[in-house]
Amino acid sequence: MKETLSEKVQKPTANGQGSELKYCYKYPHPAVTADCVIFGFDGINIKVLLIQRGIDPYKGKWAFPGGFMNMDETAEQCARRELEEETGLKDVTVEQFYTFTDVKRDPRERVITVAHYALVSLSEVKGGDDAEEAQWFSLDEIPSLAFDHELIFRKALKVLKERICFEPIGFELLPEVFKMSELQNLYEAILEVKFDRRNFYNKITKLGILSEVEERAKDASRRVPIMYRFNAEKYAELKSKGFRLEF
Amino acid sequence: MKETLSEKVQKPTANGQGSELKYCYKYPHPAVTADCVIFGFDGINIKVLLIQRGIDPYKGKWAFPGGFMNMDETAEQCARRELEEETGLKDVTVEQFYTFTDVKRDPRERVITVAHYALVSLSEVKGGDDAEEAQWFSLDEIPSLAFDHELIFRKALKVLKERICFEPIGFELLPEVFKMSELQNLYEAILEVKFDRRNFYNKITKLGILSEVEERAKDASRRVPIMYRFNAEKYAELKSKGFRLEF
DNA sequence: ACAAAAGTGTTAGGCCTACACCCATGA
DNA sequence: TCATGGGTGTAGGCCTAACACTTTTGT
Repeated sequence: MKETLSEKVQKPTANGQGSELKYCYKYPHPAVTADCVIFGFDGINIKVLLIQRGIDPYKGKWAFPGGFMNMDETAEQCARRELEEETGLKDVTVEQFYTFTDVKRDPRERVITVAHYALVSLSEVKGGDDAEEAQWFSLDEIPSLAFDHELIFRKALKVLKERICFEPIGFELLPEVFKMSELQNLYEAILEVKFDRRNFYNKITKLGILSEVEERAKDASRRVPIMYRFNAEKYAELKSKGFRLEF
Repeated sequence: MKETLSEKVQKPTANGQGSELKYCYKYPHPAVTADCVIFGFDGINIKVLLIQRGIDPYKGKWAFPGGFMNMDETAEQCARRELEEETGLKDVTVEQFYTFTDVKRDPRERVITVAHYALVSLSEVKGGDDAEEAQWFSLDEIPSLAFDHELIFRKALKVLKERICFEPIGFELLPEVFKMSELQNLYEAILEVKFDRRNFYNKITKLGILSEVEERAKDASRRVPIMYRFNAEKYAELKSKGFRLEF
């Protein structure tokens, strides 16, 4: 309580006189980046989107998309911008999950990173593969990663497992219309468990957040799987009362 | 992938020649702070620790303890240091829960803050009240707060509610030895629900993470409440198998 | 013809919830 | 003596988990 906060800061000055170091502060500031762990799902396995670094440090290594934050954008906006610049993925809803602040996590200078994750349906992505250096990896074939990105990845997986119990985030990984078995595969992949098929079906339908897609009518031979759609309306209703997804 | 990351940064230079703006960068950097939302519990109500700001901006307003990060410390270390400097609380285990990055959240310059929370037993604190400006508030009498600290507070409460379902964090809010009713009050206060006393007792004891403190022996009249202690060993055992605290 | 995917119900056991009485203490 | 806190058990209902067979399609 002896020190006051505002003594420690002062507005930066842009002098720009011959020097490239135009942004000056009374006290040292770290650089801030935003990174994105993008999860996808192909109906069977969870995938993660990585880019291969073209420059040092860690040139040639794989890393999560991300980059330095501008002064007029939030970390989330930065994450989305970098994601689009580096992978061509647009309009992805990313969510912050942890900020990594180890002093030596970047060899160049002090850099802290606000890590985000997002879930995307692989079917939506395949077309817009803008960046040759971007590639999807299954969870069991992830290469060695740059910086502390392995740490970031482990944390992302942990958070994903926890969060899926409170929000039906899994549906963002699926196409709009999907089979029950795909949904089950997804939950099994994320939580690393196996469910009984019939029990899973009962549990999910009892929640009431799925709608059957009526398309098979009477014609098509039975044994064509029933397709479902996530019912956001019913979910909102349920959520307002307070509930838990139990798995 | 068109731009490379390292083009954007360069080591800061300390020129120190007459100017107070000694730390210079090629690109602008935000300032970074760490803030602490400290929860306490007096056996009945949850409390939060605030400090009154002595200087502008927001002079006289209440705020969470926190301050600017040094270049040789992590956000967590910063949070603990500032907490001790401003409130005298030492050796508190803080945990990061969200990073606030709104562009205008600080009127002075661009500042992002890594927000942390901690749970402390009020009985341990009362002695070391180092800072006159620090004060505990019940949740229903929290004053108007500086900066975006009301937002930070709402997020802290939300995260606390979620996290208490995965980790027995509540025990850090209690003295080492406590009554079952205190534990129940705590869970009720955090989750904003009421439990049946007997059902709560059954649920908790079935988890097996409490030990009875054997002190009442045969002598003391019965009807002295049984005291319990958190059994970290059994908890660790349970956790390794994967489990959920269900409330 | 075989394997793989998908649709469909029942049962037993465990867990959750709701609920009431008695005793001791302190005001 | 009255209010408060605290200890204790049971019954009913709901949910969960375990479990098998049949049909269809594609290889």
